[in-house]
Amino acid sequence: MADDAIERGVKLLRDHGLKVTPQRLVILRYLEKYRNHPNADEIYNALKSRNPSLSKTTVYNTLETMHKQRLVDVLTISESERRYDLRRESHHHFMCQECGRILDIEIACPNCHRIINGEHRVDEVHGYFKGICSECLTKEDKL
Amino acid sequence: MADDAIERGVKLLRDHGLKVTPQRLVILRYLEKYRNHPNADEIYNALKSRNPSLSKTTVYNTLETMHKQRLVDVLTISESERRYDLRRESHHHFMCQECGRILDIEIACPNCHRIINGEHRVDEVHGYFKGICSECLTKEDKL
DNA sequence: ATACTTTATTGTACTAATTACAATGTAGTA
DNA sequence: TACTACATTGTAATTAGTACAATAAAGTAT
Repeated sequence: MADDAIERGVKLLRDHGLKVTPQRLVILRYLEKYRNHPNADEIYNALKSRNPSLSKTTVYNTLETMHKQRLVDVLTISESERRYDLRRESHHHFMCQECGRILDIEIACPNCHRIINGEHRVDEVHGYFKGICSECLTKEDKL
Repeated sequence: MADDAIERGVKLLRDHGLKVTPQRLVILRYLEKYRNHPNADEIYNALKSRNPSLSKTTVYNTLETMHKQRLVDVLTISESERRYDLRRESHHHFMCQECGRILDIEIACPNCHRIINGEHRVDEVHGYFKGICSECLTKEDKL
């Protein structure tokens, strides 16, 4: 892992009031490097060979802690599992029902502030599109 | 169950190419009557006393079938379970993290067509807001 | 109305994601 | 260096949802 990635991770954790641990750094690093909206199992499987003592419970705990500190977003776009995303400026997501990939969708909703500043306290905004991605469409002629 | 509700259910099922069964009618009727975005278990528990032979598997099967025929929407707004909604004109949802209720949010996104008519084939659009609803806010002073 | 074919319903057993919990270890601090 | 709070770990439990095979019922043709 590059030194500057570690530095960034340490700062990110400290800035969010979290203790710095190797497990947290390596999970953060995974999210930052791949940005593939993984589920907990994918993260665990990707990391366990280089981090043999890593427990799946730690992956769940860590992601939950980071979510509480608004460091990661929890995506519920998939019906069967949670996907995680390093938090960044608001954006939406598209999930391909064929290949399962989740793609970032850069779209702004000019009406959302009406809800966000409305009668309810809004903590999270999620926009999900589902369908078949362009790659799968050309591959399988599903148009 | 009122006769006209049965009529409506029969028509709705036939129009979507589905066989008419008492189970389907009663599930449809529940969704229409309460519009409370229930999960499968809530539907099952609400119906089983008057429909003792009803199986939870049937509830799951029926909702899945109706979803395929675009008669109901599957909401993944909750992290732990699917919620169901009789399909109607596009709208979004707000889930209160305190009381668990899911409220309808009438909001139009003028930019969505860009995505819907974009490179991917879009079959579903979901907009989810999460936070604390106004009722819970006044009750518990969480502002 | 009756028989027939296809599809729906049911109950049970199973799977997979997530959580509870208790023991052990470690980060940050005094 | 020692202390305290919090993090990590492994195991066991929970829970939503699914697979499957037997039975039943809907819709249609006779």
